[in-house]
Amino acid sequence: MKLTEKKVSSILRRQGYKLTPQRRAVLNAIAANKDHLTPAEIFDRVRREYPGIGLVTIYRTLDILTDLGLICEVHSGGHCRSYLMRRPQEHHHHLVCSDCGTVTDFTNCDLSALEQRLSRETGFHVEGHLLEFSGRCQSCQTITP
Amino acid sequence: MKLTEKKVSSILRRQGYKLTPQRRAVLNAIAANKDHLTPAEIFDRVRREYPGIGLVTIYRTLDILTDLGLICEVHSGGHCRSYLMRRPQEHHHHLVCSDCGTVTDFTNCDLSALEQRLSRETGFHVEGHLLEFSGRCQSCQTITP
DNA sequence: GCGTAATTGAAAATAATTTTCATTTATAGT
DNA sequence: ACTATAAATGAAAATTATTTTCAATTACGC
Ligand SMILES: [Mn+2]
Ligand SMILES: [Mn+2]
Ligand SMILES: [Zn+2]
Ligand SMILES: [Zn+2]
Repeated sequence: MKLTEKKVSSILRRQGYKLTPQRRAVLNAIAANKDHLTPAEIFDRVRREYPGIGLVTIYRTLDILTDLGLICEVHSGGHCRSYLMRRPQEHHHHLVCSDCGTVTDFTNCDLSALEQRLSRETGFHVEGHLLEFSGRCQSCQTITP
Repeated sequence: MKLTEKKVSSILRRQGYKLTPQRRAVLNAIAANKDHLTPAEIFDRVRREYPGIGLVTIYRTLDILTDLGLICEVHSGGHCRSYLMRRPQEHHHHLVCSDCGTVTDFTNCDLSALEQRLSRETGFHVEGHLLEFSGRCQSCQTITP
């Protein structure tokens, strides 16, 4: 079940948020990219079709979308606050291209065996995990192998 | 092979860096903690025994220690710039306690089967990964189960 | 259309990080 | 021990990132 900009809009409304043109523009900017964008990058892009938008609105919108779990965060490559549209609704992780920034999702991380081993060995009660792969996407490999 | 503050000092020297009291103090502060510390937290701690140190020296020292791979970075829990002494020299990952911040290391992440599956399925050429587990450490479980 | 609570953006405030530069210092060579 | 010197330091300013405040505007249920 892909999460389009349209669906996100209706979710926003359902959650009691107003659907403003600013929010729609932020969603558009994020949805239009297959790579992750920082708040500043989102600001620059949204600005083009919506000059006059405030950076503060970008931050506020990102907070809401994050709270609702509608966008994903990427950490790889030193970027610690960069976002993209959440595509699979299930639990999933990301492959981040270090050349072009493209993010590919995957499900079935299947870390439970590892988690069990760690619980046994360390006494830790594992509750969650952060997993990202970095490398080069297929098309970037084609360009310069 | 544990990496003590003393060993790190000699590594620094070997790499051509001077061993200043400021750097030793930063190393001490990081080595004395089993949990991860932000630059500001390190600043506060170092200050106690070394008042007059500049925050800028903390940042510079952290950059050097990171470049040399002598400290580890922790991402879990929204913290994106917090550090701790690198303990295992081999490739390893972290279990981060969400209660007390204690970091437990583990080796043998054994993600190669998963990486192969992803290469096959997505065409991605995986080069590295970011993996962290979050949860509660043994002693925090004892306190409030 | 109206009323109203939510949203917006300018501006200021705060926090985080980097740059600049004159002064100090660690240390290699004597 | 004494120097020479390149590296390191810290104050201050500059830059960048983020949050707060608040008066004006706006989406949307009625
Ligand atoms: Mn995602
Ligand atoms: Mn580590
Ligand atoms: Zn790519
Ligand atoms: Zn704990």
